[in-house]
Amino acid sequence: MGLQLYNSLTRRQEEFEPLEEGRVGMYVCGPTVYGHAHLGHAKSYVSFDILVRYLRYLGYNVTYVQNITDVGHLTDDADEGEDKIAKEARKEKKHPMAVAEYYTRSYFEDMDMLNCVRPDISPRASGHITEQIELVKTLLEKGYAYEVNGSVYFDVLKFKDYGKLSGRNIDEMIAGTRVEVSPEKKNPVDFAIWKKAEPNHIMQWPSPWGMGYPGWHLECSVMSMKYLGMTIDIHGGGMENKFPHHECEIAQSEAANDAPFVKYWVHNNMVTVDGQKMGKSLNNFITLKQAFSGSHERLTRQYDPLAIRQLVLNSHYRSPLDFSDAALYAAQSGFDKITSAVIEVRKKIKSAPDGEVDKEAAKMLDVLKEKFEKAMNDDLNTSVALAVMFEFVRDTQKLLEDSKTTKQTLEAVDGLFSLLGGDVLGIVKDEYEQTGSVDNELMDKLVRILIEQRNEARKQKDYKRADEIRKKIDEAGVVLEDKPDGTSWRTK
RNA sequence: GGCGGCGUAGCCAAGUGGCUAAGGCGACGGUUUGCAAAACCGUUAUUCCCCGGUUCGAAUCCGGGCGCCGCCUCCA
Repeated sequence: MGLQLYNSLTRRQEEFEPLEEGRVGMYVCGPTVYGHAHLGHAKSYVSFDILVRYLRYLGYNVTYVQNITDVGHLTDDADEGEDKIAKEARKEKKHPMAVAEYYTRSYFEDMDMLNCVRPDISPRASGHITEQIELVKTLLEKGYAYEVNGSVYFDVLKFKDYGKLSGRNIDEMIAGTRVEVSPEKKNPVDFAIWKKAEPNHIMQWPSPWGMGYPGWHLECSVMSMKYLGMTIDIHGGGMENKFPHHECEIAQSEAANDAPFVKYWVHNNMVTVDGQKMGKSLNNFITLKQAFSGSHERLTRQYDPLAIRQLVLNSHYRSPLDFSDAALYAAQSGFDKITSAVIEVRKKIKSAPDGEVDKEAAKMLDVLKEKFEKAMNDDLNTSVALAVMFEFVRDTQKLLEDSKTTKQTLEAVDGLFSLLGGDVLGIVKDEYEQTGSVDNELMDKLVRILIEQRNEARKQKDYKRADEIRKKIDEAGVVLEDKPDGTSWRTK
């Protein structure tokens, strides 16, 4: 049994079968770059990162496209609001493209910290204006759109499948309309695909309908089509975007192409902070940079970016995740537990005796791998996959305690940690400071001098002095651990 | 008001018809230690929000209630 994925379109878990054998085209709605990335982004993009990593683990050749929205995303009512980036630019007194560039870099920095693999293609909406204009033209030609006073709207009533993703009914939506409706629209549910720009609007481009800018939903249709084709395997995004964003994408794309837009829709759930929706007004809005540094009043300490990643993996991507200091703390402890086991294995490889890979250990690794894959195949059940990792850690500790464990066995253990914990889950690193990078040799030498002094004191039963040395080293951020085979150290 | 999701131990969280209800954190007890730390072992839900029903059997299915959350308007 291969990977089973929950498809929001069919509301069922389905066997994943790509359109073309061995190849997967995946598009994920990227950020609108008008502010620093926050905990919500972490959950979303770590979740899709896991999907990409696991598909690659299974041997698929994945093309991962994630856009950067740098124009067209309006601040409020579907079509009357201001462009988010333009608004931020005015506030910061910068050019909108400077704002977009700044936060794009910030976004990539944060995602790198979370160990998310970079998308293969990160297209910018503003770099695809011509393609967007072409799509608007096509929709006008095919009668799915109409122009009014320099703006172009999609005529929702013409697209009979509208509502199939979000389970909405057009008539009910029209009846339930409560926001002020633009008088330009034929119908309240119609949405803008091209907006006329006022003369003072900085972000605007010439089009057959005059100066203007694209509607938000358009970019994803255009860029996914351009880089992945008319029909793609997977489209990912946050649940809150099912409607209207993804519904509109489907309408535009399928109306223009007469082909299905997406085979599998994958939606991840939302984040709350201390049980409440995260919002700037609630004082619980935490950016990733704040979480990494611990500089937020809701946080008692700083957290390792990978501990945040681990917290995301601790629950299912389709379940809501509540970030709290307690939850982060627990994730950090669990992350440390896995990390230190991996470090111990890598350290011990250097001194372990040569020999064959132990048969029982090899079998244990096979069983763990099988359990892990079974969990991941079940709609990416990372919670269970993590439980397998903890089982793996426990088994590993037993091997570490046994002095007969061979170098080759430990290498096999390390190999599986790197594969499952590293390649797939992204919580095990390739390198750790403690395992002997060049920079660290000096540090190691210095700490060893202190350890010698302390052990000298211990030998003479001068425990007061020994504890004093240990305390001072601890204050400097280094923890000493006395073990049967000597004293080792690690950074806090 | 409409649509959707959720309610499992002190906390986080799997499990969705049947062996002893995963795992993590925390707490407590033990082994180890000069003391610690780390590691290991053990304990920590007779019960899955409540009330009914279906069934030989339900945390899991159905009905009702209560509570929380999301979307419906920008959001990952």
